[in-house]
Amino acid sequence: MPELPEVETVRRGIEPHIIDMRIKTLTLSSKKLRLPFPANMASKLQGQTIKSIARRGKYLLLHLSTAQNLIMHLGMSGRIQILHNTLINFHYNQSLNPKHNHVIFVFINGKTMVFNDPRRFGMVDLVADNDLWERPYLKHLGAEPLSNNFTAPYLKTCFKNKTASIKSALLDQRIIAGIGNIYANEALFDAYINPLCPAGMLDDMRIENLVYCIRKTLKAAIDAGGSSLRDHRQADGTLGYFQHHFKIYGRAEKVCLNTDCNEKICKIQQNGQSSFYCPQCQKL
DNA sequence: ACCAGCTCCTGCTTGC
DNA sequence: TGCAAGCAGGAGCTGG
Repeated sequence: MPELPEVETVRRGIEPHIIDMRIKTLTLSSKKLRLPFPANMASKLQGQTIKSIARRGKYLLLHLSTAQNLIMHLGMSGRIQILHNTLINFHYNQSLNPKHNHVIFVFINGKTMVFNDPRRFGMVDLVADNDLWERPYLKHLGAEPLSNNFTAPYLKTCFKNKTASIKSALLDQRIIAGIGNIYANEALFDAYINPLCPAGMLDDMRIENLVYCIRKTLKAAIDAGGSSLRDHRQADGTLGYFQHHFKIYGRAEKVCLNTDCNEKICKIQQNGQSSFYCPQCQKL
């Protein structure tokens, strides 16, 4: 599922193809994503040039020539692909089912960018510059985990008196922007913290180490090109490969990978999501 | 205010 | 073989 590293991988993958590109036509599907498409989006985007592409949490922000921003969220199963020759690639590319194409950008140079999302948990929005950070889904986002704002004192303040589990706290986008279920599991394993541990119970040393482990986990995933687990592919259509490096996610009943630990990995449900942990290594 | 649980959605896997 | 149930989860919403 696209989390911060996958979204960053997509951002880097599509950036060289779309910067300074003018949109010739934009086609929208009739199906609604998590939010309906903004009114007249196709006509508003036609003729605009993409000036830059940024990321905030799991959101992609495309800055347009007319002080507007196209915002995209990949949800659970969203993909973005650049197709150099529309007809040929559509025909031979088995990975994208065209019936789940929701936004098709055709640029003046003939290149095509497709937003495809079978489960339709994704989202597309169009916002003027002066309204951008007032959008509720952006306004309340917490620290970027790879920025200088993400520090142990910051996390300590967020976790103060929190009775909710550390696992659900890591998934709270108002605290940290961009972590999803997979990397929450991986970071907690790396930090030797049990996902059931109440966030407010962590002492300074463990929080310090957790900050380090979150950064390390996310950076490693970005370096590996993002995971391609189930639905994710890089922008050029090639598979990422970080899924081979999961130390804990999806390893229920398998032996813990830590040296000298022979314990079996446990799988539990927390807030409707699967958590994996080693009961020996990860302390409450 | 805070927290857990439900909901949306489709495709893959599992079980009978 | 075929069908149905189960599972996957990001984020917004609801109810305790």
